[in-house]
Order: sequence, then C-alpha cells, then structure tokens
Amino acid sequence: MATNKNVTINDVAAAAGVSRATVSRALSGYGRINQATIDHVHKVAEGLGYKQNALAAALRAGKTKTIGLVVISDFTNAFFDRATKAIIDQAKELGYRVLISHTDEDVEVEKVAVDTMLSNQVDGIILVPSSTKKHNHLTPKKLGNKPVVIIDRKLDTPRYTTITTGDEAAAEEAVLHAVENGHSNLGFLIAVPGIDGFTKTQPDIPITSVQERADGFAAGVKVSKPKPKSVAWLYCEDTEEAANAAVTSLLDSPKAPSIIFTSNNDMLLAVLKVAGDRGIKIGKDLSVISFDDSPWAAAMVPGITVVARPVEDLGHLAVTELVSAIEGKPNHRQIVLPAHLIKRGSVAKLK
Amino acid sequence: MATNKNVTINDVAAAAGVSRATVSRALSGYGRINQATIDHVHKVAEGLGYKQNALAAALRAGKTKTIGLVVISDFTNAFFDRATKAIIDQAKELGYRVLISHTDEDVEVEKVAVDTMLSNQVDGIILVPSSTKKHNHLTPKKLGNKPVVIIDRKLDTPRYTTITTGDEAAAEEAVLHAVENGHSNLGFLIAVPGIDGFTKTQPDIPITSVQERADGFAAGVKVSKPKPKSVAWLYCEDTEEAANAAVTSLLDSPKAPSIIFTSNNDMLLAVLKVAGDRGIKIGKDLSVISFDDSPWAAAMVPGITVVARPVEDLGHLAVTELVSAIEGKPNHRQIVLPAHLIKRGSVAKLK
DNA sequence: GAGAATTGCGAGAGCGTTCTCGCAAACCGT
DNA sequence: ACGGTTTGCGAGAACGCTCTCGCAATTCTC
Repeated sequence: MATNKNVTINDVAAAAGVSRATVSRALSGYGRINQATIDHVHKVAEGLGYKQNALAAALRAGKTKTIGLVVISDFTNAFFDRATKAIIDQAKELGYRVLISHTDEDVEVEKVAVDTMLSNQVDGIILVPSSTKKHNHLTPKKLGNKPVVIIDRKLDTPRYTTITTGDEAAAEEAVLHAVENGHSNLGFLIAVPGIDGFTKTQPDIPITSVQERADGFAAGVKVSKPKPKSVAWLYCEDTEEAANAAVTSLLDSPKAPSIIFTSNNDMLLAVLKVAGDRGIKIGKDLSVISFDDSPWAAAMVPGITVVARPVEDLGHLAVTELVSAIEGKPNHRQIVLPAHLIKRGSVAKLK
Repeated sequence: MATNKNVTINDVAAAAGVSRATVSRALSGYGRINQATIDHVHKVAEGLGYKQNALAAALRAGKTKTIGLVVISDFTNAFFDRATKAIIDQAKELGYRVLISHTDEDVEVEKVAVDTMLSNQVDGIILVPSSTKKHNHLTPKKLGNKPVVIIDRKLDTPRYTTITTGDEAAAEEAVLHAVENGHSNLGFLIAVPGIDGFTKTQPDIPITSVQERADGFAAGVKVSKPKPKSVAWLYCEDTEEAANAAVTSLLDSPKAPSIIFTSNNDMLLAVLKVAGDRGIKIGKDLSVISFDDSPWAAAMVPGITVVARPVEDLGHLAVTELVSAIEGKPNHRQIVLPAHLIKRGSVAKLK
C-alpha cells in the first residue's frame, strides 16, 4: 500500500535497461546520446512516475536554480507585495525558484536570513537591506561571492547591483504640485523604522529611500514659489498608534497644514483615519499626497494623489540582473527607475 | 582572492583534528560526544566561517525542513497577503522554510507547481486548490504520501486536513444586517474565476468558499423579514474591466439595489470606483458590504462594513497542523474557523 | 583489581544525482 | 580492407552531509 519509497534514477535505469548515466543524459539533454534512447527513457520514466530529486541534482551540480529574496516587510505593504509577486513571476519565467525571508527592518534578523539562504545554496540573493550602514554581514566573502542585487534602498558602499526608484525628484514634484494648487502650510509625515513614537527633529534615517523622500520634500520646499508660509516635519515610528498620534498632533498644531505628505501608506492610512474620525474631508478640508500607488488609493473617493513607483519593473529587473550575474556576467550597475506623480482628487485647489 | 570554495565539514574536521562524524555530532547535537569536543568544534567551525550545506544534509537525512505553499493568487489580494505572511512566520517559528508558488487559479499551473514542490523534496504542502473537482494530481500517491493541508477552500473529497472559514454563516449575517437597516433592494456581486465577463445566472463555481458565500447570501435572503423587494445576482469574472461593467449594469438596472454585497475586494473596489465616478456616496446613496478586512477598508470614510476572516489564525493553524503531520501525527481534520461581520459606516440606515 | 558497563570517537556506507573518462561499436574515406 | 574518426553508453567518482557500527579508552561495581 504505502509505496513510500520514491522512484529514483536507478529504478528508471533498471527498468529501461540502461545505465544511470544514460538516464541522466536522456532526461537532462546533454552529452552524446541516441534519440531512440532518449524517447525510450522518457517513456519508462513517465511510466514509473519518476521525478527528479532536485536536492541531489543541485548538490551534484552546484546549482540550485533558486534565488533568495530577503525583504524587510510583510506583503501588507503596498510596495513589497507587488515587488515580491513580480520577482516570483519573473524568476519562474527564467527557470528559478524563490526562497523568501522577512527581516522586519531588523539587521540581526537579516543576518540570519542571509545565512539561511546561503546554507540553502541559493544561486543568488535579492535583498532589501534593513540598514544603509550596517552591512558587515554583506561582504562578498561572507556571501560566498554569490551574486547579489540590492533593491529599493542603497548601501553606503555600492558594491552590488542596486535598483532604486527616483524618489527624490518625485517628492520634489509632489511639493511643487501642492504649492501650485495654492497650498502654503505643508506637513510632512515621514515613517522612520527604529525610532520611538514621533519627533519633530530629523532622526537618523537608516533607509536611503526614506531619506531621499525627505530630501526631495525639502528640495521642493526650497525651490517652490511662493515660499510656503509654514512647514511642519514629523518623523514617526512605523506603527498605527504612533502614526495616529503624529497626525493628531499635526492637525492640532496652531499652524495646521492644509496638506500632508506621507512617506508611505501606513502614514497615509493614519491621516485618512484621524481625518475621517474628525469629519475632516480629504481633498477639501485637508489634502494628502502619499508614496506608492495601490488599487484602493485609486478607487477611493476622492482618489489619492500618489507618487507611483515602477514596482513591477523593479522586481523584473532585479531578477533579470541577478540571473544574468548568476550566469556569469557580473556587472555592478546602479539603476534608478523613474517614479512619477499620479494626480487624483486628494489635493484641493485652494483659492 | 576568490576563496570561491565553500568551507565544508571536512575542512572543519581537519582543522579541529577530529573526524567528520564528530563534527557532525558536535554541530547537530546528537549521539554521544564530549562537551569539551563540542565547544572546540564550535569554535573551529566559527573561526572558519563554516555554514552547513542544507542541501547535503537534507539529501542525507531525507528531510528538508521546507514546506511548499501553493497559493492561487498574488499578494495584492487582501486574503493571501496576510495568509502568506502568517504562514511564513509560523513556519520560521517551527524551524521550517517556505517555498512559494502561484497558480493564478489554473489547475495546470497548479499541477506543475506541486511537482516542483515534490521535486524539491518539501516535507509537506499547504495548498489552496484551484478547483473543487479537478484534483487527480492531488492523490496521496502522486504526492508521495506527503502531508498536505488544504486551506481556504475544500476539495469535494475531503482527503486531507482542511481549514476554511465559516463564510456561509457570515454571509447570511451580512444580509440580515442590511435588511435590519431597511434595505430591501439587494445586489450581489460574486467573483467567479474562469468565466467570461459577467452573467446573471449562476455559473459553475469551482471554488467552495465563493459558493458558500453565495449560498450564505441566498440563505440570508430567504430568512430575512421583511422579504426583500428585489434581489439581483451578478456573477463576474475577476478582472477590473468585467467588474466595472458589472457594477455599471447593476446601477443602471431599473431596480437598482440600495446595497451591494461583494464577494471579494476586487469587486468592492469596482463598486467604489464606479460609484465614485458617478458621484454616488457610499454609506448614503449606496451601501456595500464586502468580504475580507484590510487596513484601507477600515481607514476609508466611511469605513467599509466587511466580513472579517481570521486569516492569521488560519495561516498559523495550517502550518501547525502540517508540521504536526510531518512529525508523525497524521490526522485528517476538517476545521472551520468562524468569520464575523465588522460593522462600519458603509451600510446606510434607510428610513 | 578484574570483569562489566559506559563513553567518545573514527571508519565507512549511502542519500540521488551529474559528469568525466574510456571503451566498444559503428561509420568514414581511400 | 584498414587506420581514423565519430557515436553511444557504462563504470565510477564526487557533491557534503548523516548515521550506524564497532572499537578503544574510561569509568563503574563488588
């Protein structure tokens, strides 16, 4: 009853009356072998329900056809869900599998995750680093000289192919768009992992993409005319409670902003929630611009004006670059994909 | 420069002046071995930067400590994103890795995905089946007698542990809630994969969870008092275009519903979008209840009334059950977790 | 202090593949 | 018909690890 034992290549060889080597040649399609033999072996293998043991094959061949994806966040994040999907799909397209691990912005967890990947002999790694600076565990030596592609953020030493999006320019564009629409009291709500609660003074930002958004906002403030009357900055822990408190404080301040720029969707949702609870109408009483597009941001009324990043392109490109490196063309490129502003109804035209 | 060769257990053995077997014992912690030797080997291994080759270990031991997750959809779905996250986290907790594959509701793709999993020698599989009926490829024999846990939907022959949510009861509750609030023109928008466009007559629904939602809605209609004046059913392909067209047709019909029940978030977004474009206010001019909660459904104004399913519990439980089966307690349980209605502002009180 | 029990460790097989090597058979040209 | 090339295939090593077996050294028992 319990045919627990798997069919191995030896069984196929015996049943087909050839050697193990011939079966391997027939099924993997290499070396010198007669077409008739190939057909015969295929037939026998199928009849027996033979499935290659990928483990054994990988061990012998030194290639697992697997790439490791080390990503900071869960999929409830509007960036990483789409990126992960794109990466898995493109990997499949190129004949690779994907092993996923989350770090939750914790460098120690990242270290373990990478080790796990290496232990599992992945052929290459796609990584969203938790920290710009702390990457002692990411030296080529520690990574066994495996190809690596960094996405979404940069390391302070650009050792690997890195794919990011042009958040700074897009953030600046967002500010200009607001000012053009008559906004002069601006609020910026920046999510910063690792801090406690929220603060007005800029903390150490361990993530380049967030830093670039902040820089882009600041650049926008600088060049916009007329000069904004008031500008409020809030750096906030990436939790619901902290975000709600931060938004409340922003709305309660004497110079309450007419528009709030949020650095991610968690912050955006906090703005929507607090404003909603107070009966403040988005796109009328209060405007908002956020980062990362999503189906719901588009479907809401009014639609949320967002900086849309080419997430799928980024994911595809990451895999393509990685696989090309795995297959022997190691070139360290620094790629920046353009982000752009999608104007919807969440920015009120003032005056 | 290029220390391309990995450190193996042999290197550690040589450096520590012991045998391969002793190193294995020291690092894996089994068999009879002196504590001093353990410490020594650990020190040497660390010094050399030794990392176990999980492939070789798995090949030898016959266990990969990996579970395969075959899921229909991408992570942009409000159910599967959270479920996947929960599964990965719980797997990590129990010392397992997760290999993910998508099927996009295609049975053929599912077949290949499962084969890949088996070839990769996963210790067990968590599966969201694409079809209730087509599961010839899911016999215990074809799955090498590996443990399997089915989630979210049922197969018509309950061969494996299955974990679903009580969608039927919750759907009924949703209808009663609407009727209590004075709604008597009801619209039901059911997403059905595999159909073309949308239709008023119930097509073959290949997914039990969707069928149960439809059944629950129907049951609600049956028992509600007063009897609804009009009930419109629309079965719709799960694409944006089809959904928009379906909603449009629903709103344009002579007996336009005052409330629309949607079977998933894609349909919900279509309702929001079309209504928004027409200036129809949700929670006032038109009500809506959907399936699956999400942060944005809660943050919107008004908040969307939803049937919330215990997604994280389901994911956790799936892993726990699977691992327990992997470790030798094969018991086929049929588990139904309760879903419940979260009342927010998207249902208008009529009259 | 002699036999019995226990402890620590090495030798070596084996997991299921791939791949190099070499050999026999078939084919070629003159 | 004969040397040379090509073709097809089998033998066997190797990938890095785990785990059983058995042997020597240590500890225990009375």
